[in-house]
Amino acid sequence: MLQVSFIRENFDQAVLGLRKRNLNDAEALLKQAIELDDDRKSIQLQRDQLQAESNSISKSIGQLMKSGQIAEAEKVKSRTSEIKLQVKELEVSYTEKELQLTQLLYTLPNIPHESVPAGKSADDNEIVLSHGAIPVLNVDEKLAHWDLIKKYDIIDFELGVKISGAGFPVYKGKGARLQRALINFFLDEALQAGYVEIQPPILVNEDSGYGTGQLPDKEGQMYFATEDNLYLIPTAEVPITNIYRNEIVQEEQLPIRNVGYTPCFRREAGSWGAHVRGLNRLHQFDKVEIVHISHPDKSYEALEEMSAYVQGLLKKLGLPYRVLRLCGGDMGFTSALTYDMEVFSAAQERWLEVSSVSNFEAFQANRLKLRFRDESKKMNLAHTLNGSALALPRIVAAILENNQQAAGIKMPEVLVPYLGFEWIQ
RNA sequence: AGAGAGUUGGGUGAGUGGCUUAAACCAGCAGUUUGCUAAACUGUCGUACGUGUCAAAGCGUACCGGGGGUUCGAAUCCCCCACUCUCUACCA
Repeated sequence: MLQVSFIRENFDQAVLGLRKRNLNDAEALLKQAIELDDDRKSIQLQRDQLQAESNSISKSIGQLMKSGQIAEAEKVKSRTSEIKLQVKELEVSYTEKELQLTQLLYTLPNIPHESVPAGKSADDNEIVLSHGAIPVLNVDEKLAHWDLIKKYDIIDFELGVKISGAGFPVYKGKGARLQRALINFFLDEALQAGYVEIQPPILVNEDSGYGTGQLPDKEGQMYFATEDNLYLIPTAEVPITNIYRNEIVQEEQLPIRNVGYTPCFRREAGSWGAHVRGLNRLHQFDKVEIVHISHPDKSYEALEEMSAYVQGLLKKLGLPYRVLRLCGGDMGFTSALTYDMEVFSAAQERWLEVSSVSNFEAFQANRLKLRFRDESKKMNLAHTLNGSALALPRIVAAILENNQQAAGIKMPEVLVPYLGFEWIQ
């Protein structure tokens, strides 16, 4: 959520930023926010003054009662009941303005960083760099991963349908072991890089949904346990970032760097189509997530560090990848700058998004009320960042497709100690 | 799930309608003293919003788990909800 003070002080920048997100009436919306805030302030001023008067009258009534001047006390009571009515009215309009303002602010996305390219869709994303050669497959007939998993009987979608439904695969044998190996590999790498491991709950309450921006409006994308009012997490970002909701952290604690593995649950309502076969899109999948809580001056350094870290993982797995800087039209609602990492999957002959690393600046922290006190004892919002490191299914798809040979599928070297085998045959 | 007891500042914890401007202690911060450390002493020490200002100080309002109510006045009385602890039941 944007801060009104930020909008006031950086009005032109905010307008330009939101236009980059193709929000054409940005100027009018931002002006409206300032107006609502002005109204709120002037109502608060009236209300506070009346309440101050009422407080002092109450105090004097207490004293009159004590000294036995009951009749005097009764007299002044009438004034307080007058004030009470007025305060009640002002209270109602204050709450109304505040609500309108909050609802307006909830609809405004984050201001993109200046380096974010203009654009409408994924076609306008900027390719920052590419790494690794497109693999040439040494097989008679290259198979997509959905055929490979059948051939080697390592992932069973039909079985998942029987137990749960479409999009809930069952991993079997070496397929299951590959999942476990990847999770452990990713966690160990993060620990070596200095992250603190977190194992969070995978059901979260409503407040947490608001804290990271899944709520309001995106409730349709989360599974919801109605009996207990809990949401199944779509990503570990939600519980891990919400650890710091309503917290004042010490400046010297920054940066906070957490990593966590969780299953992720996404309803993906209505988003099934030709490009989402096999592992490309699932209702349940596994992901290791990294989260940074950063000093505002250091958050872009942190973003670069996270991007480099994720690229390191892809290099170790031997997967060709490219890094995209998302354009204004393709970037997530809460993000100021997002890098997507895509790996090339050689049988589908497509780039698959396997990680998304974002700096949210103070946008989430404002909702979370995540603050720190600086040297001059002033309260500031921290910056939050997160990134996948990594999401498993498409990594598995790429490993299977890119490493297929006549003899079977050769596992990446770095995974062998975790797997206990070299080939899926 | 049933019964009972609770939830007060960073921590412990007092406070049953106006003497609370939330006591006291601990921790923290600043200072004094001191060969150093420690101790002692003095002061300071919540958050949000508003107001004020170059910035601040100051001032106002709200906040004692959350929401609502009674009252001129609520941490205190009433209602609803959440959570914690104890016992019982159940369970890995």
